[in-house]
Amino acid sequence: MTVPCSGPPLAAPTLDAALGALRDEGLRVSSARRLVLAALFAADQPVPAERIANGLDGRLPASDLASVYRNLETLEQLGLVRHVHLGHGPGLYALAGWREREYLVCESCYSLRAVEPSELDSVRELIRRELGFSAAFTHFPIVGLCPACATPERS
Amino acid sequence: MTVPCSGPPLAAPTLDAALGALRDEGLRVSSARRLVLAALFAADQPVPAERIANGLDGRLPASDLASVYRNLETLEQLGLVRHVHLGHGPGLYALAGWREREYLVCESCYSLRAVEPSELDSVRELIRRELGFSAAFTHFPIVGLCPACATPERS
DNA sequence: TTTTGTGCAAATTGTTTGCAACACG
DNA sequence: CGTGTTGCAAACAATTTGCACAAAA
Repeated sequence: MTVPCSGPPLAAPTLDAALGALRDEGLRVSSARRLVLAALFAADQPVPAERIANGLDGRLPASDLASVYRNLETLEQLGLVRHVHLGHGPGLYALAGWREREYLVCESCYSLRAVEPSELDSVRELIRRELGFSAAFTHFPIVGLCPACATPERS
Repeated sequence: MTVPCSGPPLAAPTLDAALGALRDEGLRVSSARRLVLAALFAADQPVPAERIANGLDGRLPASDLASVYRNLETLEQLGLVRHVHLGHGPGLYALAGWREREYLVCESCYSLRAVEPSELDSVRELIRRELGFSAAFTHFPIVGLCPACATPERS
């Protein structure tokens, strides 16, 4: 299943900036760590840990899956990385920019659409007003039907 | 982790009605099938397959987990059952009423709140107008912070 | 009696953990 | 050098599948 990702480009710091952030935190810059970050910078959409471990399907050196998971968690705690859960399947990891993105997933064609949080501000606001609930679509996306799948195709 | 479930009561048919639906579909009414349904009727909130298999922690006869999963799928295709995915952890199964319910999950205290779909109509409408997306919160809930967790407690 | 469904075991998938060897700082 | 990290293996949790046997219709 391919997961095309449209929406605004990622506003993320450079690889060196990320490595610097690691050092600043007293954490070590290991090759495994560098590889995870390199993969995330090279990826143009959220990727499963598995794909990071195999070096983005061979484009980069491979590394150990367990270490990838450990490093993703570390990087996430540092605020450099973020993950979302699409329908089923593995969690997808991406760089965390200064401006977080939120997601819409089509449960029919599995397309993923990333939007600026501001585009959902009015939705969040409405949910808060009507239900008193502070919604966030960063970790779990809004699920539904994309325009294409919602519109019954004419035969 | 306890998952309290507030909101409107389930508007579901009786156990016999469900069994009748099975027969109408040419499916067999086996004891395992009856047990799954009995558990779902006895449950006052969405439950994991595991808990159905162990007879709601002993309140009902136990049954085989694999069969429970198979039956849940069958019943779901029949439209008698529905499942939601909370944060992590197993999927939660519930009877499908005539009127579907939608969910809000607090990612801080894990409380689950079920609301009538109509309560989210305006939200769905807004999302459709602003993003052209037909959202559904039946399978994956709205995640965020409940009023209690969103409000910083005063010390 | 003919399918359909069951129960048990084993395979799968996604993720975590234990631990000895290793390498960054 | 010493502690944070790795890599590998094994443990885990949730769910699925294969298959011989049981039991609805």
